[in-house]
Amino acid sequence: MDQRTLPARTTDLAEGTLWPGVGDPIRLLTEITAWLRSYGATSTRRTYAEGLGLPTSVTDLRDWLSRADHTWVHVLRAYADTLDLTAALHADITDPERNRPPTRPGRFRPLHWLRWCASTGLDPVTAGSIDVLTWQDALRAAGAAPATRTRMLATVRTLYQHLAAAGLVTANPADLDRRRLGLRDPQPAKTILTLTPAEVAALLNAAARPRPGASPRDRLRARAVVALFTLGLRVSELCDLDHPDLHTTRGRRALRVTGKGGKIRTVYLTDLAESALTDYFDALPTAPTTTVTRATASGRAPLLITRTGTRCDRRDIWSLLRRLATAADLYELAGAMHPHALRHFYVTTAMEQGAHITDVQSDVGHARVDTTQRVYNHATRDPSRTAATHVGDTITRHLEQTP
DNA sequence: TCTACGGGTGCCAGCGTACC
DNA sequence: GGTACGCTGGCACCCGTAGA
Repeated sequence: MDQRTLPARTTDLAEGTLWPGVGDPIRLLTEITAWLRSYGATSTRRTYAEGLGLPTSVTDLRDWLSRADHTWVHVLRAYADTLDLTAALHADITDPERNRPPTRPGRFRPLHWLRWCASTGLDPVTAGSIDVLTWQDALRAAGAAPATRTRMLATVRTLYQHLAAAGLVTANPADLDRRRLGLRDPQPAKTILTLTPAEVAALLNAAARPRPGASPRDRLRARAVVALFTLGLRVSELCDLDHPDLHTTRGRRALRVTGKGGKIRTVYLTDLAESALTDYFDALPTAPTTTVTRATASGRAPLLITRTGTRCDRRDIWSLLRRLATAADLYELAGAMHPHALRHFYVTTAMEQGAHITDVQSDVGHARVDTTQRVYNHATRDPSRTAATHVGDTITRHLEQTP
């Protein structure tokens, strides 16, 4: 369908600025949908759609659908299906309580590629390299970090590869030398927050102490969470643990942990973690494996559950750690506390205590040993634990022995 | 190097629960 | 019973990491 035959409102989608000037918007959206479908994970499709300025929320999508004529609707529904938004849209319509606008629009949202094209009157199909350069300048001027601009450029470049293969464009305007865009500067090394053994002990003690609003079972769960984090787990690994993951192997209690990329590793329990888990299980009203939860309805029995019996969420864990840091009087840490700090604690403590780096790498599930080394190098380590102290002491002893 | 995914963070509204 | 705290579930974003 030619754009001229569309009702005016169909060219006025998504905040009224998305498609003006686009020669064949239906063809473009169809190809974008096909491109997104080439990715297996919905989260990836959503990330790319968001980066282009397309709707990824129910609110945005409903706005599109409300404006579209029947020709657009089937294209939009195909797009919504691609992002798994259709079911959420129906739930949203039947539940007005969920009909809320986004709480905070993105800082760079008006500068996402398609929105920027619309605001400048540019047809994305005819855009050239100079337009992409201008867009990148606009992003830089708006304060977008190099990593953000790199991500957005990569999204646009990959999209145009597909559009070129589909015959919609003749060349890829985003196939640019990133050095000329200032995108190859190395990231400054960030200091990694790492806890000391004393601070971890303070967290464990704070978890066990009575807190306002926290039941004894809450306290035992909090202690189990901190104890499990001392094994070097990622927060998502901890939340995803199921009861069958807790097992005995080679005479020791261990966890079967599913890490990034679905990689499974065995993590042996320390006495601390085992006792914390045992105390927590003892406090549950029913045997853990028979606890009725939403997750067990799908055949899984989460290791850690909330008061209502559902699986602990990573945001709960993050909030819990900050509360514990405050309760432990670690006020300076509380603002920066996050689950990875305990993972970094594991890496630095293990290596400072003489563990071999490859063993530590295996324990925490790093794919490459240089990742483990990087964590160790960038950690804010406890000065009292540095080997430099031992070297200095040795030299001092020799100096004292020398007349 | 790029892709795919995860982590970290902020905000909101409402309900549940332990404690005083 | 009132209150403070904890939990749930949703929205959004930027940025980092690890596998290929």
